[in-house]
Amino acid sequence: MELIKIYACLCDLTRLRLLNVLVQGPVCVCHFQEILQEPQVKISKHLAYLRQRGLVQSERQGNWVIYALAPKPSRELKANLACLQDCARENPVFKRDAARLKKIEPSCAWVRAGELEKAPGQYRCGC
Amino acid sequence: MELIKIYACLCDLTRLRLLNVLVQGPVCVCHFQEILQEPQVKISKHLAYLRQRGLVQSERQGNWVIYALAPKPSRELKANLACLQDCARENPVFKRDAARLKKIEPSCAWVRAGELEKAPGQYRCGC
DNA sequence: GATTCGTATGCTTATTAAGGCATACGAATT
DNA sequence: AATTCGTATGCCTTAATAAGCATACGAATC
Repeated sequence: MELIKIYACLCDLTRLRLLNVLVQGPVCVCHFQEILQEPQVKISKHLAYLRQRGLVQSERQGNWVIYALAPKPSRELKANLACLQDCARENPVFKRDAARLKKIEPSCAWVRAGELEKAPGQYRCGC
Repeated sequence: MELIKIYACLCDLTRLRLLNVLVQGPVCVCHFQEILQEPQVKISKHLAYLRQRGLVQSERQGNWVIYALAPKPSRELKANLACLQDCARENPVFKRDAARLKKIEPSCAWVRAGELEKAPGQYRCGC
């Protein structure tokens, strides 16, 4: 059932943090490393978990892979993501992530806009 | 974290059904058997799972054990139970459970009111 | 006191998942 | 062509979980 799948995705802290960031917009893997302060393998695997279950999709831009929430989310998913945002609002962990996201927001916006493709080699990740 | 615990409780269909019934009011184990049409062990174990994590509490009345949602739920739990109810509304499985609950509602109300203690032996479960 | 009733728990098996290490991969750079 | 960069995946170990069977439990009945 759709609901079970959703809750299974939500019952891990790393995935919760990933989703809570993605709600703000697409983000590439290396930025996730900076935001969550977690090793690449961990992040990559949890993103794969979410992708396999259709909550998330990925798109390659050169060396970077950009993840975004899947378009056309089900009613259940929409409701639960909204609920998560509401719950996460006052939580220290999520607030810290949000702060780090804000700090690197310029690069993220740049990546999202596809500037990476237009200006290859001009941007170093630094993770 | 509170949220993770909640989602862990929600990512199993049996527990989802139990909770979705409990939102309507306290119910005893044997009635759960009738409503969910699942074996006693399964139900009992999942209720124990929920109890150990504080989502649910139990009270004995003679041979019967009556389960209820824990009082004073956290903000997160309240939000998620509301979300679940919303999502479950149109789902066949939950609708079927709700129908069965309604059918045996009189006995449930009777048990809840503590009539069992006042009139021991007057009621047979029949599961 | 023995039995019945409704419920809980110990045991086993199978499945799933998390984390980390090493390594493979595709794309870009040199 | 070789290297570097960012990312993905295979393998391993460990832990958590679900399900069912058998059985234990407390309370009530006979």
